[in-house]
Amino acid sequence: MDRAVARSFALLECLARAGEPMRLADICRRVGLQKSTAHRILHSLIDLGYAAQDSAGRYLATLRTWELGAELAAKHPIKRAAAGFLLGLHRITGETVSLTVLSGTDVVYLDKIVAPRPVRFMTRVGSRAPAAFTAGGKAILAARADRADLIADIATSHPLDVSALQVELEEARGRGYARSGHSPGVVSIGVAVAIGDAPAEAALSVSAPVDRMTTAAQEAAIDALLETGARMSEALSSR
Amino acid sequence: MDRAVARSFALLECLARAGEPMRLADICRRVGLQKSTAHRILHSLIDLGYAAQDSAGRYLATLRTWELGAELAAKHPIKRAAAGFLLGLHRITGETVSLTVLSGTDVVYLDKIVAPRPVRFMTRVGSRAPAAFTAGGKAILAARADRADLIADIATSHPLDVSALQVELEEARGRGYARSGHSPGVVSIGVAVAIGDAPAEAALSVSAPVDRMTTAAQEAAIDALLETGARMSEALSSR
DNA sequence: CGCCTTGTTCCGGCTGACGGAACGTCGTTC
DNA sequence: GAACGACGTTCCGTCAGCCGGAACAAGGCG
Repeated sequence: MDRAVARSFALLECLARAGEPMRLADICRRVGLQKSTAHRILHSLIDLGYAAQDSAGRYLATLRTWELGAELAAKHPIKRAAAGFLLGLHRITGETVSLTVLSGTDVVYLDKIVAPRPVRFMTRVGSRAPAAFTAGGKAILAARADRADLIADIATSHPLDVSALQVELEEARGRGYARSGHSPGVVSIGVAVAIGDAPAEAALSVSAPVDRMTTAAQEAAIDALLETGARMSEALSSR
Repeated sequence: MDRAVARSFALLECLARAGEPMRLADICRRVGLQKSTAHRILHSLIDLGYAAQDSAGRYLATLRTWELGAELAAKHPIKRAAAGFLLGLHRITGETVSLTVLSGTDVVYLDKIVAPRPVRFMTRVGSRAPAAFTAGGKAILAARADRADLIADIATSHPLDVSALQVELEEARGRGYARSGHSPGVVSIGVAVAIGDAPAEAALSVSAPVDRMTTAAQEAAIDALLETGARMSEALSSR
């Protein structure tokens, strides 16, 4: 593997994760590079528009990575296909709705429409969460009985009761949707979306504070999810 | 500038912009690299998690760039500070609200809350637009009388009437907000947000279909924008 | 079957990346 | 204010590793 390439991305990730301007010496300590090497690569990143220096000479990541990533995500076929369904789901339920895709044993939040109410969820578009801990992730896992290896992988990296998870997935498979109450005070319900007969890779979910989620509201959300999920799967398959 | 670094980002940008799996030969033609060179760097990107190959061996960008960019944006001080104000603005107006920051002569959409109505705007979070063509951008420009060079730069890259723009900016400066009607059927109103006595770099804006934007609705939106912008500027300055 | 294109691997040549060292500057301490 | 230390930047000799032409394997098409 090209060393300079690996180092340049290590530097970019270092800056992006820091979230604040960093000094060269600190960067060197963090990524384990010589001053001159880090300096040279950082200035390459600056020339390319991915990094910048503030007035004090400290280095920081520009929004270029964000722009590129947003363009990439916007072209993601699942995100494109889901946009209309996600909006419809939000209009029906009035709550926060999310689109997640499977990535290894995690789900990545690809899109989200937040409820216009003063409740803040911790999940962020572009973030990762273990699939077994989210409604959308469980919906996908339930639809992927073929991937027993996923469950095994999850068990090795997260402390959870595998048999309980499998019971839960079995229930979800029967009902057509999965629930999650891993975040205190928040209830989430998710359904998997399949593309044709290909294995499900994405999920739609609705999340709301538990005190707004009455039984009636939950049933309405489930109905909306099941119908929207089915319509979206159908739309995706017919292409 | 490190050649391998520049090439790796050229390849990543190529894949991200393509939006679909690309064949090696096409990639080589696009970025002007030898097969073996592109092959080696692409596999470096795969090892780093930024690219992947589909079952046909074609190359595509993974969501890694999106994740990194989203993390970067989430840590952006202006975005963090604006989140609550943006939500409040959305709750008051019920329309689509955006947060933009100045980047050269463009604005970049940093955050957005869409109205739960069947209207689709073309702007996308993470996208760029000429500052002179957006309400938020004009609000920022109006607040930046110090940067006459910006107007000059804009004039060279976009066909517009500079004197008309300056009149418009002058009006906006007097009113405290800027308008835009560059997208047919959509009216946008924006206010600049300043951090202390530092020059304004960000703007809040409200956008809605023209037929929903009655005079009364516009005045309500303007009031909400002016107050929210002032409160946010104050909150940012007191730190 | 033969031709063309493509993806991948290999390897010799040499360029450009590497990092130690030196220099200038800033902030801190005594 | 002087000495010190830490930092950012520049320089340059060395050589690792990048480069790319060429060869090989695998399809795809006529």
